[in-house]
Amino acid sequence: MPVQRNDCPVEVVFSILSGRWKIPIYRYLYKSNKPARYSALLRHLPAISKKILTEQLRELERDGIIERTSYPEPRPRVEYKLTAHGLSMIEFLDKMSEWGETYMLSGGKRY
Amino acid sequence: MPVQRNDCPVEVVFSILSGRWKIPIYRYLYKSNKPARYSALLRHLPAISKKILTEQLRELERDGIIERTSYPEPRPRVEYKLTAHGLSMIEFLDKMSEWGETYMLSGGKRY
DNA sequence: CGGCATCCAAAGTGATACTG
DNA sequence: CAGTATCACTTTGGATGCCG
Repeated sequence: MPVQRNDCPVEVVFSILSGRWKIPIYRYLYKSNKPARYSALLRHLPAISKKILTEQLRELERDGIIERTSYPEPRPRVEYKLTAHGLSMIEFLDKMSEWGETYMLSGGKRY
Repeated sequence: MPVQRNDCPVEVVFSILSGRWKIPIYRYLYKSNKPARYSALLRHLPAISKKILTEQLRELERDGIIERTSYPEPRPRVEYKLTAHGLSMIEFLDKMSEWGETYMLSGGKRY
């Protein structure tokens, strides 16, 4: 039983970001620094399928990390962007990134 | 194909800590602040099986987060503790924890 | 005590094709 | 364009039992 798996804030964060493409999606939205279209994400993440992209976007949206806006124009268009909440994750993500770089440089883990 | 999944330091960190019991194990070792026996971990994580505990410990060991010491005494004994490297993760884990708490308080995610 | 071997269930990911 | 639907595959986690 999961018991109180979600009493731990760290595990909650992990559960929000766990998913093969969550970090790549976050990175893209963060770095482009403006709303990105579904098709742009699809193009930017060459190995992802539409099904998975949609799934991961839906989850990030459900968890309040990104926001989805649909423009039902002649040419349908949907844009995604980080919410303020999502943006605020950058604080610990930066720390993680630093640690990860050091780890990798120090010969941390080889694949 | 994972392509360059591990070019991203953040993803490397996630891969190190992903696993149902990695965080609980880390927490226990961190808070007890001294080597912990296999049986103590088993007792402290009621829902884990021995197979899984061993697996996750082996992975954390392989990734340099914990250290395993075996005392082949009359009564066999094995102890695990965080390495300096493992301990240094606390920096970003603390940040994550803060973020997670705020997230939960603000009604973040309900299960 | 501290495991490992088997076997199995569930979750996650993906390829492909179809749709409003 | 931005999705769904289906089916298949891979990875992960777990139950149980045996062993030095």
